[in-house]
Amino acid sequence: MDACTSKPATRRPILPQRDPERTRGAILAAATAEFSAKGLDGARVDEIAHRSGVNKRMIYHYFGDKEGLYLAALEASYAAIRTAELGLRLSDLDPIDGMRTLVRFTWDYFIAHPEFLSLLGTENLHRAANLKKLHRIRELHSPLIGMLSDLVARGVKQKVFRKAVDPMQLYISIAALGFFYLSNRHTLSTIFGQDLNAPAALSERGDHIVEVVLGYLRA
Amino acid sequence: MDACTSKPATRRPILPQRDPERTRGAILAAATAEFSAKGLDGARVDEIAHRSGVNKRMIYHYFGDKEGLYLAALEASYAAIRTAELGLRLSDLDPIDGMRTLVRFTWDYFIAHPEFLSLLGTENLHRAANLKKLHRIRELHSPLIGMLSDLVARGVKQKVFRKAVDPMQLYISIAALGFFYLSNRHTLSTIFGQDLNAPAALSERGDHIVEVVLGYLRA
Amino acid sequence: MDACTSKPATRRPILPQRDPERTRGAILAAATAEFSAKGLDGARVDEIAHRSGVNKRMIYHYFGDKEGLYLAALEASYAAIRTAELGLRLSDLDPIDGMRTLVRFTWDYFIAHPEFLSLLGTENLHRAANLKKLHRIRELHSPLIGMLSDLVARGVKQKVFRKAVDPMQLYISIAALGFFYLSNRHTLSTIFGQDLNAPAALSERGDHIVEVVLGYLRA
Amino acid sequence: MDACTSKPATRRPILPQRDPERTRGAILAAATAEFSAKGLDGARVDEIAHRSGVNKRMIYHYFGDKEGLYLAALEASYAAIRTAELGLRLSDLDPIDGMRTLVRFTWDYFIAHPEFLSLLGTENLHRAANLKKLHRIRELHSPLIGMLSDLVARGVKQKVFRKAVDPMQLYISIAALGFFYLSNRHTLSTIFGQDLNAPAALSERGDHIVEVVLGYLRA
DNA sequence: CATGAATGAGATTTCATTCAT
DNA sequence: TATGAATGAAATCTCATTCAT
Repeated sequence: MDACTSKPATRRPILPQRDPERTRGAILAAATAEFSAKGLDGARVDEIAHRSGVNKRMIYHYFGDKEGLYLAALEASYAAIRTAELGLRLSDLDPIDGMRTLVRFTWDYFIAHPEFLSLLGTENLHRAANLKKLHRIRELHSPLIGMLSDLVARGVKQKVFRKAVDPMQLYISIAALGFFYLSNRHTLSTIFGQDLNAPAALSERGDHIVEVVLGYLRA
Repeated sequence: MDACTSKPATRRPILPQRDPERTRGAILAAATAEFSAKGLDGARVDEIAHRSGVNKRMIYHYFGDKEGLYLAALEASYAAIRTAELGLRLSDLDPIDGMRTLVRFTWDYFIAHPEFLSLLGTENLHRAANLKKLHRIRELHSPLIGMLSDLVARGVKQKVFRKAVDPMQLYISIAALGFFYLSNRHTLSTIFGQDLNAPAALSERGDHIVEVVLGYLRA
Repeated sequence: MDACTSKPATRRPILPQRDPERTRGAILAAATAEFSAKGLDGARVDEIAHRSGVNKRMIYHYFGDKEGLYLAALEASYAAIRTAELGLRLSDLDPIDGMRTLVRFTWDYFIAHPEFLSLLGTENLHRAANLKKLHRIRELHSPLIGMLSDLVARGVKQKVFRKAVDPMQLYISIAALGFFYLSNRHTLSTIFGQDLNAPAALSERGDHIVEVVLGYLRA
Repeated sequence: MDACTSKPATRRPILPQRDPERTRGAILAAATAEFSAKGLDGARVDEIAHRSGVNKRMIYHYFGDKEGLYLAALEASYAAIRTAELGLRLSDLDPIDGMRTLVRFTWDYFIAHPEFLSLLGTENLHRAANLKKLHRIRELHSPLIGMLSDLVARGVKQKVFRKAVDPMQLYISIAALGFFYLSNRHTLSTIFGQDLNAPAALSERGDHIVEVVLGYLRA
């Protein structure tokens, strides 16, 4: 009786929580944190729901299943770094400064985005099984390769860089010098008895990486 | 009587069914493979029991629990590389040859022991939580650091190496250049559309790493 | 529309399948029976799930683990007897009748609630380890102590009770005379070759207990 | 070869450990402690083997299985108290002193043998299922019943005790007043916020029990 | 779109008991 | 008699996913 006569009065608030974009984003952020912290198998769907403040059912609504959610987080992380990389403007710089900028950028990005390193580690543990499912896989190709090619070519022409440098190998090496240090900082710190994560240690490592790359490249 | 007439050489059964050493070893080998393939959370105790051909109960008898087994596998992997490293004899070589040998050794070891890379990745995902529990943690410190110090010092003295090279940073870089390539070969191969795991690709990468290190170090 | 035309009285299903209160209660009832029958270690979570007709998973959802469930059952049993005790009205009765009523109440409650005796036995086997974890432990204190104090004081004043009676000792003795007989009825019956659980035997024991208490107390 | 030529030299020590009586006794003692501390279901065969310093296989050799071992421990505990009870000499004492002696004896025995209380508790949890299997069950009948009958009869004759006292009920009550206090001392201490196990508390309880029994019995 | 109770399959771990030596 | 490694059954607990509302 009362339920029928007083419709508006008993309504819930004007549904502020119905915001699909916001819900999806909250889930993705929580999932990125959880997968990054615990890996694909260690991550808990319940925990992601809890962290995001979203009902568990919504996860399945938006992402299908746990794997789909993981894949979305992985893709978003790749998209983010590619987008950031596209912001690099190296053509105005001389080869050495350009290279230094590129190396620094990569290092700084890795420091700022530990979740990207972790998700990559997880994905490689699974032999890139999930990554291969991505449709727009070509878009994952880094624009840095092209930038590196250009820088190297200019450097060789100006005789400041050595010849016969493979841009892909160089790209991998630049990533490697930062990635390994950061992704393995916990075991390395334990073994060396030093905190490799301290600001001073990170700064020192950044300088070292630049020196290695430029030292190797010098003509 | 019979104990004396039978030949001593044939006394012991060829496959003793009660051989703790053998059982423990079989479990550890299977565990290393399983943890390496699937990580700590993804690994299945049942699968390890099945692979090793021993009763699941024995795993708990010898290693306490899943984590204890993982830790034993991790420790054994560390012990193996440290033992291999100790076999390196670089003092007879000139600094450049010595450095080349050390870099090659590291690269070859990583290729031959993908399980070590994977276990390290898993351990870092867990922020070295398990590694810190190891008692003899100091023994995990690589003898390569000392060898590198010596090589660098000799190279500087002979004016073939640059000055002010931090052996620890160099050690990390040498490891990084190989480790990252190998541990990330699946995602990298997917993105580049090339098989970075092919023998030719591995060979090429090995040469590149040597060049980067020696190129950086040259005076 | 349809919501308004259908009769409100019949809206709610007679047996709602999603009823947390009901589920929790069913688990607790089954757990009390199982723990009471077999002790903490002998009880089986599977059996509790089966008896209560709920999914095993729900037990962990509502009570955390087996121990948490046991603790909840123990606490509920204590709460039940304390609630029942609070219903006793002895102030209108003369000391002797009041004492008789109190003793009878205790005996009758023990007969009606064998699960309480059994849970206490189990808890004592574990040296009250679980009971100590309860937050509201003070609420477990029996109101009977106060009632006994009052009865004894009145009885002494009226010179029908002996002096120097410690209410706590008396409370323990009243409980003991019933508790021991009932909790040990199986071994006692076996040894005496009599069924101490027969109605006549229980009745006789009740009379005996009253006589012991009043006989002891008489001035 | 050497194994055949040098027999005595390679023999094990002159087998001091081959002492069936000793082995059996060690197992029984450890079992009594373990079953008493953890109940039938909570007790661990491994732990008993460890505590007794005897190989696990021996337990099965001597006692058949876990239940057989438990039963042997239970029987031994009963035998011990019956033997102790037989040492009581009350016929020289007047009824009141005899009763006091008997009550004290029971109380003191319970204090000295907590394992007996615990085993009885466990056995009652299992509804005396194991006790019923004992062959010489009649021998478990306490000689105290006869002694009580005699004391009560003498007391009635001397007009110091009340009439119509059932010796079995009295026996149960005497046991109850001590047993319940001791077996439930952990929960009672927790609830009352007092240490009922302290020497002073035990002494006080002993006095109380004597007073209750003699107070009840007085003519 | 949203909730959170409910589920079933499967994970880790435990334990009394037996077997090979 | 004695040893302790080995076993299989069963226990507790977990988790991604679905269902009723």
